[in-house]
Amino acid sequence: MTRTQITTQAVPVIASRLREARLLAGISQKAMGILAGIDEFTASARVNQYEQGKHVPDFLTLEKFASVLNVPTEFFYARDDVMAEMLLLFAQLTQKQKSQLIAHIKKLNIDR
Amino acid sequence: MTRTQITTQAVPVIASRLREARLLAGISQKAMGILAGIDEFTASARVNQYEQGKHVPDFLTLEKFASVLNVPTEFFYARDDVMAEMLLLFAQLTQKQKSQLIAHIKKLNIDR
DNA sequence: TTTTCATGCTAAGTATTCCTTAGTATCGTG
DNA sequence: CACGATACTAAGGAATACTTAGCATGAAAA
Repeated sequence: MTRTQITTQAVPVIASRLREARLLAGISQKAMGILAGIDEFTASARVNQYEQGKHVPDFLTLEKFASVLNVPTEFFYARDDVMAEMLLLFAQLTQKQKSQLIAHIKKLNIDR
Repeated sequence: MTRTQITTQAVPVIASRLREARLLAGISQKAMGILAGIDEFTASARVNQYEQGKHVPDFLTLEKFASVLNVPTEFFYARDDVMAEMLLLFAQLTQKQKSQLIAHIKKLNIDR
């Protein structure tokens, strides 16, 4: 069986996804922190520590970042690039499209 | 010391998703912990604290649980049920199916 | 050029949270 | 009744994050 190789990375997944999404949004580390509700005097240091992989933001904080950056929270935990891309795309769909897509995937699974 | 009471869910997302996936797999809290590499004498207490929402497992630990329970790690962070279902289904697809599905979603986004 | 400011970044100590230990309670079964 | 398995919890020591107080660089204003 083929198993996804779990390797220890120089920069942790959460750190790099966070940076990736922030750069896409085109705002500074400090600005992102403040928009997420972090105190303005600590926002810069904290966000930088997150992006450097020095510390790990808790779930609630990541949910706020997700809201600010307009990405699904799950994106920050996606080690696999294909999964990450799917998450970004799926989040943009309407509720109806999401339901239809799920029905579509179920058919794929059955037919295998 | 007084602390601001944050509107808190009865049971946090990670906690309930973890239990949901474990029950689906049909194993005990202790067994899941041990299979994920936690010391056998602490596995029961730790996993229980996770499922009660008393403590939060770090990302690496959740990746191990995901591997044991055969669900994508992102599932544990999915607050939305539709997203959660999609994650479970998507994880079961072949690489080729995943690519095709992504191409399909991209068309949906364009046509909107 | 010089000053100023935004940005990214870091060390260190305090604050906060988790992990381990040592249990309790309950249920089903031999 | 034991006995084991399971779920669960309090408390303290261990580990990690958050805050403070900065430094370095580059760009833009003066």
